[in-house]
Amino acid sequence: MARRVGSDGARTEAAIREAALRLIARHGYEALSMRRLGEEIGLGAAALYRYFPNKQSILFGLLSQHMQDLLAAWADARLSPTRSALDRLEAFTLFHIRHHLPRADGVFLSYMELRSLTPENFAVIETMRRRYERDLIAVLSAGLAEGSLACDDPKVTARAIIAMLTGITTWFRNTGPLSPDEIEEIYWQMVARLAGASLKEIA
Amino acid sequence: MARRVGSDGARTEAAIREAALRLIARHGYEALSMRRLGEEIGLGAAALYRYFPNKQSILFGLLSQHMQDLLAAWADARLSPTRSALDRLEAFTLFHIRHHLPRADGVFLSYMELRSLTPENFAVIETMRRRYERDLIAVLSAGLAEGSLACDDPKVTARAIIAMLTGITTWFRNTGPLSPDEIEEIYWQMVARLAGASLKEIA
Amino acid sequence: MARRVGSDGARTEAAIREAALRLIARHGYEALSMRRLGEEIGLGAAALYRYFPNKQSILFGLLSQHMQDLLAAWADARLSPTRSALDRLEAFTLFHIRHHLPRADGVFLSYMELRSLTPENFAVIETMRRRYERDLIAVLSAGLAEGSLACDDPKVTARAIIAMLTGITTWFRNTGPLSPDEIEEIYWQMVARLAGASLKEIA
Amino acid sequence: MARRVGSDGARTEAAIREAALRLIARHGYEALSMRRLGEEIGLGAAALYRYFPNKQSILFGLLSQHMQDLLAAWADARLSPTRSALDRLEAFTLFHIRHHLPRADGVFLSYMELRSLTPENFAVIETMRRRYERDLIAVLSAGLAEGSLACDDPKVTARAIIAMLTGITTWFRNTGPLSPDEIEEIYWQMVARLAGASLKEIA
DNA sequence: GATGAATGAGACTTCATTCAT
DNA sequence: TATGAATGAAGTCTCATTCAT
Repeated sequence: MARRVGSDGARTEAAIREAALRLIARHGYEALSMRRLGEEIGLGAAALYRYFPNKQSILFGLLSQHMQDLLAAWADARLSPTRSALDRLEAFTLFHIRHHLPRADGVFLSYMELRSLTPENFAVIETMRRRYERDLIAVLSAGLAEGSLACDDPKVTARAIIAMLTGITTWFRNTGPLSPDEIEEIYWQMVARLAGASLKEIA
Repeated sequence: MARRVGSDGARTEAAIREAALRLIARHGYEALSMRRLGEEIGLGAAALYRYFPNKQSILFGLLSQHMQDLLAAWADARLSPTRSALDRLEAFTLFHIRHHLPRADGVFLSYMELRSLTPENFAVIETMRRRYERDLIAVLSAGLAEGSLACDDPKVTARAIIAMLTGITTWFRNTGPLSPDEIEEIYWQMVARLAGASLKEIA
Repeated sequence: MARRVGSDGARTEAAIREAALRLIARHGYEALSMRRLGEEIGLGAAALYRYFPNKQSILFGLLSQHMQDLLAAWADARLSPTRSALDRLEAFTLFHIRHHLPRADGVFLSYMELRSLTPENFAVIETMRRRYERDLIAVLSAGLAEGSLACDDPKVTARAIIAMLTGITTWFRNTGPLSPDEIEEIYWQMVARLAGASLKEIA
Repeated sequence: MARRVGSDGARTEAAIREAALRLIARHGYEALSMRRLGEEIGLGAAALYRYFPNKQSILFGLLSQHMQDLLAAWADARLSPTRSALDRLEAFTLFHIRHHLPRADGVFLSYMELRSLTPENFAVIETMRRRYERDLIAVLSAGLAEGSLACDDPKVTARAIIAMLTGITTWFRNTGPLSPDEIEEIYWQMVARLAGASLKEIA
């Protein structure tokens, strides 16, 4: 009926987030009940409301965290615009795979549960997603200008690349036949060709 | 109370399917209530049970129909194995785009609502999906054998291509700047390069 | 799980209203649960929602019904403005008592549960209540003009009279020592004196 | 975590009472949550339990305090039974108005929230209320015996007077057109007439 | 003296589904 | 063929209350 010995707010909140991410990825936002979520971490459903004002805010918290992490990590990893477009495209490709592979649940949420957001929350997340996409478009445009890439429409190409790379998380398993390194290599080759990189330059 | 003049079972069932496809694509399977679905076509919720034994069967009906249509259309459109791998890859690419573009709702369901299926129903749909994928893998393998294509792993490449092509439906709008024909052209170029088609051959 | 033999919507709705009136009068709106209300008439709580979209609408339905009945009955019972103010005051007094005595629960709700209404619903009911009060004020004013009454402020006097008369329902019991007729007689004497009716005229 | 400098038990308890009186009058006992009450005075809900064992006891404390204040003040204000009934009736009337006008919230609670009391607590309050009423009945009876008053049934008349006087608090506002003094004057005239005071005697 | 964490009960409400009509 | 009445389970969320700190 009251606080349990040794219980701690910060730890509990982290546990909620972690369990919610896992369960929503597995069964979907609508299919997740607060009761079930509480159970998962040994709590009554009511206790969740000390940490999140409602169910929607859990989802939004997860998605906005995911996008913030992505943007922050990418800000660290991206190459300076003074570098060649090909190098920058490679950096993007490898970063995207490496960042997303261990975050399959978050990626899944980011694609599948956008529609479960309220319109306001959706707008916030969508803006973040666009910012990331814009960076890739810029790289492709630079490559076209330089003549080092030969693709058609940078916007369309960017979407094709992101769809292709993000799709990896739907089938990748740590126990599968391909290691992350191998996947990075294979996909970088595909991206490079797809974007029309001059063959000699890649080698 | 009684049958309304001119009401017709087959037409009603089609109306249910059509409304369900639209509503589930918009709001998700869990978020769709039978009451709402009935309303949409001017029926009480109870009437739906004349056509489908339960809600799950509506979803399964939609998804299995979608896959059957896909497989049947592809059976018609695919080229004989005696044709060149490049021709067959082009046929696949153009077919995939042309078939999916006007079926955005169905595509969406096929990706988003798999998890809402019961395990048995899921297995059925998954098998169909695999069959389609296998055909693309075969084409890529043939191209490698012929030497007309130069990609790494046909299985991985096939998934990358399908993810890339299917992603189109998430942003394509009839009112957008690109026509279906232009999209087909752009994507075929990308697929060809990605799969390592010898450049002179494409032209 | 489904309709019971011989069940009937109109009868059920009436039963809900009647039970709600009784229970809210007894225990208050907030203290009444939908489960309890359903139980009272042998229904699950969910069934109530076929008849009322939510709990608030039950209360509002009760209160607005009560006021409508009051206004309609009073429209029937009031005397023409051509009659003497004293006669009209007597008519009001007797009407008010006679109308309210068998409606103790409704009267109680009308006073106690106004605050449980949403602001919009409150405004609707308040307007009705004012209309009724205005009629009494008009009678008192006419009496002052005629010289047949001698009270101070018609508005204040009207409120005093209504408070006094309405208070009857808080203690009146059918099994008590006073009959409705006796109560009417006693209160009419008090009202007449309070309003300063010339003594000879009452006799 | 620890006592804040200058916090003081007695002052805190008074603050709780004061806030509870205001909030319950505004929104009702059932609608008041302990969390909200704590917030109102800058305390966590749990802290309230240092001062009151439970929510019911807060309400009971308020109501019994209200009645005790009333009875004590009336004991001070009432005239000796040796004085004339008319004087004593006037004293009661003026006292009742003067005492209740600045205590609108308490009056409101006393009428509206009786039903929120447990049966035992209700009995306690009801007894106090009766004691007060009995005094007025005695005055009216004395007036009848003296011949200075001419009303019918002292018990009924007493209730009518109390209902009428108490009703003032439902509409009185300090900012309204009538001052407390004017209200006392108007109501005393009405009470005197209602009770059948010989006209020359009032003047 | 007061808080922060948690609970269990129970609130309103919606849902898929059933069955008499 | 379809509806209208009803159900039981479950959903999100709030509440008074408790107890370690």
